Amino acid sequence: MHKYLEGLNENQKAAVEHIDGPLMIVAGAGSGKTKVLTTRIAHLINCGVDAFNILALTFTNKAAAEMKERVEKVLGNTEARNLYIGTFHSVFAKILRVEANKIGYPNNFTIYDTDDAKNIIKEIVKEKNLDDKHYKPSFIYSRISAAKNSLIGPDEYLQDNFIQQEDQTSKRPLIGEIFAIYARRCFNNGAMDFDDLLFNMHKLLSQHPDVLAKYQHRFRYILIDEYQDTNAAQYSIIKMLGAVHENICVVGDDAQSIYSFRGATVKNILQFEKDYEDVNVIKLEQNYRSTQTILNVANNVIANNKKQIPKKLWTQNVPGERIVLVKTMTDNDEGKFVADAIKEQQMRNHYANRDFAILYRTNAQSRSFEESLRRMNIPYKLFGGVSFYQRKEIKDFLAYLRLVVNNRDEENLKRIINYPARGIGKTTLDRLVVYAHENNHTLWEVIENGAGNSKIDAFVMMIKSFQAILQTKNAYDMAFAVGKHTGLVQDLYNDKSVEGLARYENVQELLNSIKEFTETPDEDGEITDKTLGSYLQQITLLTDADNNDDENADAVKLMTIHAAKGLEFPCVFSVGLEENLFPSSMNLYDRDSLEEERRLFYVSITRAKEKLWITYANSRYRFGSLVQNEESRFLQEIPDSFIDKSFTGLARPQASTRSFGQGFSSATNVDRGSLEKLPSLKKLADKLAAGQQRNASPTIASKPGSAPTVDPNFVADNPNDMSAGMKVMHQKFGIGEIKTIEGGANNRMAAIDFGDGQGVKKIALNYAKLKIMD
DNA sequence: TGATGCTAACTTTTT
DNA sequence: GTTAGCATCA
Repeated sequence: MHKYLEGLNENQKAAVEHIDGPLMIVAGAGSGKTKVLTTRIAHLINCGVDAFNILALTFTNKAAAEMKERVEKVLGNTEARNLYIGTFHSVFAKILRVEANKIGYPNNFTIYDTDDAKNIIKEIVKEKNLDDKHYKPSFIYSRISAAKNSLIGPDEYLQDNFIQQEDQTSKRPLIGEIFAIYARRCFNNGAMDFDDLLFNMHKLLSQHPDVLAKYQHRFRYILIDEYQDTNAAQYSIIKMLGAVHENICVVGDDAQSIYSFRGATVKNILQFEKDYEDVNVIKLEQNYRSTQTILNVANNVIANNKKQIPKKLWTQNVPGERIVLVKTMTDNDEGKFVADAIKEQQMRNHYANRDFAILYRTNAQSRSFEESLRRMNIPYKLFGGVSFYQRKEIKDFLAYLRLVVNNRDEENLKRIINYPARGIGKTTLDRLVVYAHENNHTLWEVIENGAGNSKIDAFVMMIKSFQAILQTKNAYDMAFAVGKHTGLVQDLYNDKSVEGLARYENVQELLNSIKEFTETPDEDGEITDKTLGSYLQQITLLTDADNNDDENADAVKLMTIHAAKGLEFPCVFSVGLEENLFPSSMNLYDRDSLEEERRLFYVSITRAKEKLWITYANSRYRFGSLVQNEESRFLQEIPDSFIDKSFTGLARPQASTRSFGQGFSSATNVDRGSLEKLPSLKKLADKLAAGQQRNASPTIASKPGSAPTVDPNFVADNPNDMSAGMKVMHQKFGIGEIKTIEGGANNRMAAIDFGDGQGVKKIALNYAKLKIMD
């Protein structure tokens, strides 16, 4: 017997040893799904299947990387490098890059992210003189996206009576027309959005039997992770690819289906058995992750959903502690409570920072937790939120790179033709765009053929000079040249404001990441391609979740529940359990959406291994004003016997009657209670916290796709202790000497000489984080 | 033409 | 509380 089979239970082993024919693995939360999947791949290879013939599709690049790594570990050799593992989008993008010409696209097609797509839609809405308050770009985008994910193109959209009826009802009858224009414009730009990667992959395979046959032959064994999250387009593509060999193995858990808003349909997993003859179904029901109590809570909650594959999750783990349910007055109190509880657990049970995760429904909720953690000097890492790649300076830079690779791309051309400012006005540009569209040319063709404008000619010359070296230079050399010769880097460098500095650093960071890309050996085995085109293709498909740089850094993790899927943590705070927030107010009105919210809650509960806290606030800021919310209906689905009520004295049923302030501050943190009694001190603390946040914000996500981990060793000193002549350290500027201090008590400005080209900077003492060096 | 400052609109969730 | 878009001013 192979050694890797030893640690498996009966069902896991059965799943691993199944080789040919369709297989569905229903894997409950924490049941060792990834282990089974990776061991199965290793087993296939050991049984003589060529790694080149195995395709594994995941939803995040991170999951793909982890899988590859783990297979490699089991095998003990590098054969895993030859596997074709990736996300749906990245694998299809790679294939489309090879086959693009067959469906009329250039090989170097641009990939538009959601922002790009919405901007184009916005333009179209404007051009058609429609009201963009009514024809909201985000709404239209979601309609188009949903259509494409159901394999409905513009023509079908316009001809579909039901869809047209829907648009009539919502008083937006022109969406179909906008869809058609949008699709044509993307095509003319040589660009695909995320949905096009699926839609066009499907198109490619259905229109070109030879191509289909080629990949059917190539991918003799197909494995799909998170099958419950696949949409109709993905389903169709998988079905086509697997039609010959039918060696399809899907893994999923209907209870964890949380992406229906993206077109995913649980139907795919519920119907898998009907799609193929002789489907082998294996259920993994033993949970190895959580305590019995946590699992009981999860089971009780999910039992309220009607549509389910029957299964019974059980565990041999210890019963564990009851879960803690806490109500606080405000969202800020919720933040404080969590930070206090983390500190307390660290003192009492010696947990590390990395053992904690705070999971919320929406990204906007992160703020109060960031503040409280920062105030208590607990290092944290924020996942998600505004992505690094969405920042203006990054998009500008990438726009140049994209244009160089694909000059048909009108959107990116328009973005940077006058940035940095080179005197090409809006009027001129608009005229050229109209001319181009009317004469069926790309914008580039028009400006390339002499617009009779010396500024434009100079711009064209510059872009052409980049294109001339495109084939001989790698991505980093190209990016460096672009940054230098466009004046982009210099432009940002000249801006000495705090924001300007952050932008400059972000661009440097981008350059670093491109350098890293060119220097990292490609594990793909397929394409060893360090060109700019190759870089751009993967960069758009990268997400924040994929950044594993400092994933193991000792920091508390903050993320949405969606982002937490597939992860586990010793201690979990599931926060914001309030009606209208969780479940979200947008999903209260039909059973399916509500059940999805419940599955989301289920996912958050089942992330916890040892301890679980569930919190909610009586009132919180939303849209800048205070709103009151009832406790989430999901809380009533947790039997009292699993809840620790002694903890704050605030748990049900007294929740609404007892005042919050006393309960929690005495139960969790005495120091803070006394701090609050001194108004002046508290004010100072608040001010400091606010100032630190303002100071920290420009550096958020200074690394690709990530927010900063607060340096735990850097403790700012009280600014009142500082005076002229002192040496101080600034986290970014380094060590400097205070020359003068001006201004009154709350507004003291220090002139600090940091030397070495950075010179004297004026810094507001109340906001800056400075450490006294003497 | 470009920069600055104010208002309004906004928040699900992600490849 | 934040950000994008618009209006106003230099």
